Amino acid sequence: MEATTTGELRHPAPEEIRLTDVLHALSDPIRLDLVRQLDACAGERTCGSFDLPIAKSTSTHHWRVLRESGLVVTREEGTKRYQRLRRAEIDARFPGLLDSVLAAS
Amino acid sequence: MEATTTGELRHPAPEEIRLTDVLHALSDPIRLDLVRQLDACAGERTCGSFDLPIAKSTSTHHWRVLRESGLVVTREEGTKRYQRLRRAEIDARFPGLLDSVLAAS
DNA sequence: CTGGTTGTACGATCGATAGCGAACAACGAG
DNA sequence: CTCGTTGTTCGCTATCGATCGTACAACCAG
Repeated sequence: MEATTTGELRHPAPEEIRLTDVLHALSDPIRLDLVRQLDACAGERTCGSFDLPIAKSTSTHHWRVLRESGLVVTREEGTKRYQRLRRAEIDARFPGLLDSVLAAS
Repeated sequence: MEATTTGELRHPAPEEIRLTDVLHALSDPIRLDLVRQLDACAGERTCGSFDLPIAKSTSTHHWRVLRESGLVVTREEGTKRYQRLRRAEIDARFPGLLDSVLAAS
């Protein structure tokens, strides 16, 4: 229940996703850009496939914020981490929110 | 152009309203609550008509963030300040955003 | 004028957060 | 086994942001 069994990543359950956390995660320009790109590719991408004007360790930080807010799910495979937008869960919990945010240029 | 002629309040023009600023303003529980209440009353309300678990000076801070993000417009009358939600401008600039945020319980 | 109401301004505190580099861990390919 | 790749973790720094209390300014009502 509490033990993160060796490398498990914390993801909030759909009901645990909080609106303020989601809004906060989206309020950073870098993270908003990451979410946009993730949405555009409509699938999974590794952290490294985004080229960002920030250091790797900073990128790790942003992916953690996105993951813990509930916006993104991370799957580990080998040394890589694949990120996927939790479209269905977010849309179910906050209908229209992602659509309007992503539609805004 | 730059001079705040004795007590003028800064409000961004509709085109100047930035998505990240709006999302950041809405990501605080207190401000989100203020926006909800403002929307519910569908008109103007003075700062003092909200009872909040925070000090007056903190309230001033939150209204400034809301105003400078473009979410709210402040009209001065006597010693009071009337706050109004900029529904039309926000809806025009970010269609569906406020609807989805306010619809989320 | 006096007092009450409304809200701002200022200064301070304190936790959160974005950013970096360096070191490390895990893995795949040679 | 040895690299190179991928990404984390660990300090550390600097800034931002929410909060408060006190003092002040503007106005309205008596």
